[in-house]
Amino acid sequence: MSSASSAATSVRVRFAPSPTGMFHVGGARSALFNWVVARQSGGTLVLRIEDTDASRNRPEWTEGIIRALAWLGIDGEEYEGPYFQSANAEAHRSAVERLRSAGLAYYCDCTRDDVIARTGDQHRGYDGFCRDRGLGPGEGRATRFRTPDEGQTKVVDLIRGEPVFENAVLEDFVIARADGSVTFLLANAVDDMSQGITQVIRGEEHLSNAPKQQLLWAALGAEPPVWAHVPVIVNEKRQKLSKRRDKVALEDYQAEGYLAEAMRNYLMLLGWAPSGDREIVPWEVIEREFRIEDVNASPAFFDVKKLRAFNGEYIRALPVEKFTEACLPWLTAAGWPGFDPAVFARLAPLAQTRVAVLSEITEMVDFVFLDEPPYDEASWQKGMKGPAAEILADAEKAYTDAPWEAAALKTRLEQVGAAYGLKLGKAQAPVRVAVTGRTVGPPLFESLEVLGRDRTLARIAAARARIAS
RNA sequence: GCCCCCUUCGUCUAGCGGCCUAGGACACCGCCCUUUCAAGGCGGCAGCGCCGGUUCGAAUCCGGUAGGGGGCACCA
Repeated sequence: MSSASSAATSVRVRFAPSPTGMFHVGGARSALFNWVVARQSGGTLVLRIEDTDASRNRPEWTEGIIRALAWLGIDGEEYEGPYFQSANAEAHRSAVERLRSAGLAYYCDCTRDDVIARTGDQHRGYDGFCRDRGLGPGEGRATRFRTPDEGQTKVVDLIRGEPVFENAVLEDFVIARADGSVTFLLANAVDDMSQGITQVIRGEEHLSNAPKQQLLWAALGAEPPVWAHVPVIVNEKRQKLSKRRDKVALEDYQAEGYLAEAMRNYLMLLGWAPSGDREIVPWEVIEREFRIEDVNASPAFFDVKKLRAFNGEYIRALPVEKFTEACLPWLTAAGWPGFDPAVFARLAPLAQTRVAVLSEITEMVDFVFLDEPPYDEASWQKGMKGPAAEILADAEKAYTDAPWEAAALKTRLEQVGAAYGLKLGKAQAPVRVAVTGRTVGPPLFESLEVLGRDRTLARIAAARARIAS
């Protein structure tokens, strides 16, 4: 990484997830956006784990975040940190103290129910009841920030222009809870300040937090950052992706056999596109051409079908040795006693254009490594139609002395089919089902070549017996 | 209810006043190739939310309107 500009003007961005669940695709996209901006500007990406909600945090979620980032290419070399927000508690408390002594924050003992009882509206926000009561510290007393009654707060946002918020509609929000711990709004802003963040690139769901936090920056005597609120990613119903109803965990996609390169390429295209009529581009192109201000301001649908198509392209573009190697985790996980990497290597080129996600490799080649073909009833019914029994009988005979290589096996079966007026496409079906258990799969004769004469003949014989019974 | 944001094919987008008869990709549908299925090749379907204005000229600028979304916690 190069550092072109001086420390004073250098870009500092951050990715600040909270470890409260599986790392999801929306977070991945935010991380990617920040990373690209840091790299192309010669700036720095800061990783900050916002672990202030002790009740919801789990160490494994933090590990998951770091692992997922590394998978995407953002390893420890790529960022400063990780910093843990919980380690900055002292700075947070002192910021609250400063605001209180400056008269910009005050103690409040209202409960949520108190406020609703007074306003009669559970959506109205805090009514300022304790503003001038002059309460001191005490049991059950939170601290609220005193927002200005007049004026406006303008948020400079690279994606949305300059949204303006009337200060009067900004409620006096809580910055420290009754137990002394601070809230997100304050901790997040204080950390951004102390870590010298110059650009805050985060999800659109934070847009309404921006004016509040900007007020905090100003109250604490700092120049606010430039913001960039990237649109949310939505599901088919156009709602923000949610951990509950949508499949969003990056780990799940990884486990299914999506390649990191495909995933990050796809994620970057949600709201942005490289120049020219291109979509699948090397990461270098993205890093060179991406501009945060070009990101679309409207929500984007997470289209797994398209992701899948991208993944297929990336898989096919892999050198066959890489592809072979990449399949290994799924193959060994299948637990076949007869699995042999050398045998798989012969099948891999035949399978490469036939899988869109790596996990599909197992059903592509399982018949070679299992003792019995994995028959399924639907395939059997479909394949064993017409003169299937006769074809199998003739094929068994023809293959007994055929040279064991694909071209010869093909010729022999063509001859068998011709006797029944069948083209190879039809004639191969019973043999395919007998040997592989399925109606679809890698090219048949090449597969037979790998399987070997003895096993092929045994399977054909077994299928004939099964038809007869 | 209040605040803010958004609006080009079904979806992701290109477009930044004339190059637009609106381009690409995914999906879908044909055809070709073919040893099943893929892959690949060729072709097709399909869109500027609506109404006004500015302009010689608007998908592009302005104003409305409608629809959609995000937020409004002592969560982050």
